[in-house]
This record gives sequence, C-alpha cells and structure tokens, in this order.
Amino acid sequence: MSAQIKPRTYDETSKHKAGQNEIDSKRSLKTKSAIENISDFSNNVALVSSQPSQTTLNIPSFSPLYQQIKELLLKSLQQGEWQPGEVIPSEIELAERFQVSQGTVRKAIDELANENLLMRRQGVGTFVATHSEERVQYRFLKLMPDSKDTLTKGSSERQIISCKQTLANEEVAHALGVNKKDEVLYLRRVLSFSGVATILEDIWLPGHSFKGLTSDRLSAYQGPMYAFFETAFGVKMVRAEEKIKAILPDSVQAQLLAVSTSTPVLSVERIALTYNNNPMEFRKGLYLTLDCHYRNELN
Amino acid sequence: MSAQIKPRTYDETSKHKAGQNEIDSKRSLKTKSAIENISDFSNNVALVSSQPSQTTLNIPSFSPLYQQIKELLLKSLQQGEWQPGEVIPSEIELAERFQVSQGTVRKAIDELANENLLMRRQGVGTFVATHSEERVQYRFLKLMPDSKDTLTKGSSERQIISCKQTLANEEVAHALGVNKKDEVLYLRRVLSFSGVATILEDIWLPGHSFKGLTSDRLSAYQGPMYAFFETAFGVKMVRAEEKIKAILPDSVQAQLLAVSTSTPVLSVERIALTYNNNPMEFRKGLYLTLDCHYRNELN
DNA sequence: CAGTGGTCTAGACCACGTG
DNA sequence: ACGTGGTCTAGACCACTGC
Repeated sequence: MSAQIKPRTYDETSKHKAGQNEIDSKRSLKTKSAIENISDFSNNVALVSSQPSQTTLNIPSFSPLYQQIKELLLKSLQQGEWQPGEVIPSEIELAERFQVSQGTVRKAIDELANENLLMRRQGVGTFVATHSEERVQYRFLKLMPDSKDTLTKGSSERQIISCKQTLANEEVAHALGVNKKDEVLYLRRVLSFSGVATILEDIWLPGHSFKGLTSDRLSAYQGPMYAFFETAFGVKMVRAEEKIKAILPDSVQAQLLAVSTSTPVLSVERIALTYNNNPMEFRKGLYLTLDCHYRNELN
Repeated sequence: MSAQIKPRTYDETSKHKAGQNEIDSKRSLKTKSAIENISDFSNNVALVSSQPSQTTLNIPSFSPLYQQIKELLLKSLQQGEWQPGEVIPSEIELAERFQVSQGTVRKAIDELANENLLMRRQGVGTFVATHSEERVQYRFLKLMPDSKDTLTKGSSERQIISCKQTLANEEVAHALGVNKKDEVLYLRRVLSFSGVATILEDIWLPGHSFKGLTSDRLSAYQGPMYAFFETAFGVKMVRAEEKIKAILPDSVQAQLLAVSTSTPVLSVERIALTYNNNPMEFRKGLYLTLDCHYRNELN
C-alpha cells in the first residue's frame, strides 16, 4: 500500500510509445538487456530486504501490471468517476488510457467482477455493481423460507421503530472505526414477510457520511436500504462480515417479534464495508427462524 | 450435461495437427469459410430450438473450449486419475494432451482453482485440493472464538458417542439422495475446544460408499474427518450447503453439551457434496455459541 | 451493422521453488 | 540450472446486444 507505483522487471516489446506511462514510469524506458534485468532484479531484492522488520510478511516484491490497473480502476470507483449502475469505458478504451494491452485490462476487470464490484454484460459493456437491481436485491440477506427457494419479497413489510442521532458507545465505535461519543445515526426496524415479523434490526451509521437521514426519507424509498444509501448518500456497500449466535431475545425484542422470551433467535451482527474495507454500517439483527433459516454455501 | 462434445464455430488457425481432436472432433476439420460458419451456426440454433420445452433455460448454444477442458479435468479428478494432494500434469503437458494452447488449459485450471478443487503453487505445480493440509483444515468449520481469530485446534478433543449402521428415514434419504430404508451409517460425536464441549454432531453417510467404517478406525485417525474420508474411502468433499437456525436442545443434547435445555444453540444442517454435486454426507450440528460465533463473509 | 465482451492462439519473458 | 506457474502482448475471430 505504501508504494503505488512499484518496480517491475518485465521487458518492453519496444512497440510501446515512448511517452510516460500512466501506470509505471520505469516500465516505458526499459530496453532488452540482460544487464539491466539483473540490476533491476537486485533492485527488487533491495527493496524487499530493506524492510526486514515489517510485521506484515506479505509485501510483494513487485506488483503485476494488471494489479496496478485494478488499483486505478478501484480508485475511479471510489472517487465516483463511474456511479453504481453506470457503464464504465470499454476494455479497448481503458487499454488505451492506461497504455496496456486489452488482455491486461481484462484481467483487472475479471478480478473486480469476481469481487462483485463490476458486472459484465456481454455485447453491452461493463457496469458498476449496484444494490438497486432486481437481480441482486437482498444480496446480503441469507434468510430463506424452509419451503421455498427465495423470500417472497412481494409480501414484505418494513416498519421503522426508531431513527435518531446519538453518540457511539464503545462497541459501536469499535465496529465503525470511529471514536467513542462520535455522532452516529441509530435506527431500529422490523421486517415482516407474509405478515410475519421475522427480522428485528438495530443499525448504526457513521454520522458524518449520513447527514440528513430521516425516518421519512427512508420510509419513502422503495427498495433495499443499501440501494437508498447509494443514491442518497453515495455510500456503496461492497462486502460485509457477519457473526452469528443463538440467543434468547429480551422482553422488548420478543414483543417486537411477537414471540416469547424463551423462543431462541439468531443474533446476526454485521459490519458492512465500502471500498478499501471502510466500515460504514454496524447492524445487529435478530432473525426468527421458525419457518426459515440462514442459508450458507461452503466452498 | 447431455452432450459432452459440443459443436463450436470458431475457425481453426490451420496450424493445428490434422488428427482427431480429443476435445471436439468437429473443430479440427474446420476451414475458414463463411458458408461453413453459417451452416455451423444454424446447426447450433437447431440444437437449441429442437429442445423448446426444456425446463432448464440455461442450455448454452455452445461450450467454449476451456469449459470442455474443464469437464475433462473434472472427469479425471472424479475418476481418481490424480489423488488429493498429488500434482497434476503441467499446463504444457495438458495443452499437448488436449491439443489446445496453454492459455486455454490455464483458463480451465483457473476456474477449478477458484472453486477450490485445485491449488496452484507457483514454481512447483498444480495440486489436487485436499482436506489433509494444515492450511485448509477445518475449511468447512466456520465457528470462531469471540476473542481470537481462529479455533485453538491444539486443545481440541473428539468424543465419539455412537457409530452404527441403520436405515435411512425420510429426511436422511432425501438429503443423501438415496431411497428410504437404504443402509446408512450413523455417527454421533462431541467436539470440545479448550475443554469445553462445543459441538454435537449427528452424521449420516451413504452405506455403499463407507463400508467398513468403524468407531475405532475413526478414532485412530488424527486430523479432520474429511481427510479421513479421502484416504480411507476415496470420498472427496468438494463443497457443502448449510441451513442455520436457532433452537433449544432436547434433554439428551443439552446433557451432552453440558448446558440446560433453555440454552439456545445454533442448529447447523449440512449437506456435503463430492464431485458432480453428489451428496455424500448429511450432518446435523448443534453449536454452543456462548464464547464463540459462526463467522460468515458476504460478497 | 457496429460495438461490446468472450474465446483462442502463439510467443516472449518473469518470478518462484527445488535440486 | 531447470521447470513450474504467472504476466503481458498482439492479433484474429466469435457470440451477444442494441440501434
């Protein structure tokens, strides 16, 4: 992460334009020479061995071109050059922009597509992933009815119980990577499916990124909450981590889920992250799993 | 799945040897000709449109070469040509064997490596994935201590409560894809970590694939159960699906986990699959989540 | 029909691990 | 020093989509 432009030792094919390379300035000046290669190699070794006491042992001695391209694409995504749902430039255009071959751009995009940051559509183009599309709605919701293969989203209801500004306690601050007593938004809601209250969620959001969030605005928005965050606050959730336990609800929680306090529920703690693994949401969910289950696939 | 050798319309580069291609016999005979291409194309269309009432709508009109290679590699894996932990032939050798370019073999292997069926090791070779390696042990166990980042495997204990042959009931038969009252092996065990009974598992295995499994043989084996299945029965688990609920244990289960019947636990139902999505294990686990949690990553 | 992503090849060279 | 996987390029062509 410290060096964005990393030394590499690949030869040039000499067909490249002589101008400065946006990716790796050293690269454009190489000529085919064993001596240069050797000196180059020792250069790499020196780079690595000059940081012997690093705690992180995964310092790559060099970064492949396509990884550098990937970082640049990532930066463009993060800076909002291309918005969720939009097309990004074609592979050929990007290849020209970065002065690399189409295949190299392709490999960078491949990885971003695998991480669900981009979506390819053959014959059309490559798009920035979004939580707004029907296809990927409820991407982070792994709850399934025991009977069917998907939640009946048609008959789903959302009820906002609470929505207010507050100060981060220790736990929330740690999860969101902010300071204790920093301003955060707190939100409590109940999701019902087919008329059955199934999910109770407490949600904390960093105040600085979600200024102006109100219960009304949230209620007015149809569609997934993460899609709302994208359009209203430019916050794009990229991945999430969950910790699951089995617990008994307290009396308030039980009442909101319309069960007794002796009905076990899933406790699902989630930290949702945007680009650069930046935490932007802390969520504590209670899932009623009488007629449904949390579905997971292990590879 | 019905047609292993699928028609394709790519031209030959004419540098290929004229002999029959192990992959796609039509391919080797192509010459650059618009007419042939057109007839080929209509051929593909005919293939698709001749099966109009198929329920599965994802019938590809053609299969890329690398996908065909992938299927062949998969077949070799399934038939045991290369055993778990062994090296497979180098990319160059495979390219020669299949009469395709190294890049095409590479793409096939890439996908298999992404699915954790193969493991690449730069400078060494490509290996068949195994559950025996330290690196990937407990690959399917997502339970983590609340405090640390990994289970302390050193202080883990396994206690086999029961191990006997029985007949599949409805539920087990459905999960394993066998007939009701078919012979199955039933196994109950408790896993303890740092002296705390944490996991209680009921396991069912299809009788025909696990003949000769005994409590003694299982106890004698050090290491993960799935590694034992590999070496003792040639059954390689490739992926698994889990359904998670929160429940209260019955009195027997509670006693085995040394908790009361009012302590909620995670119910984790798992179907483990070998090649071709063939179910080879049905497992009902109870996880005590007082000091640990089920960890999941959402992408 | 034009433009996009997808496949395939051939060849050159690099990084890495092992002997 | 050798062989393996990993990167990069250039070019040809195919499949798909939308105008």
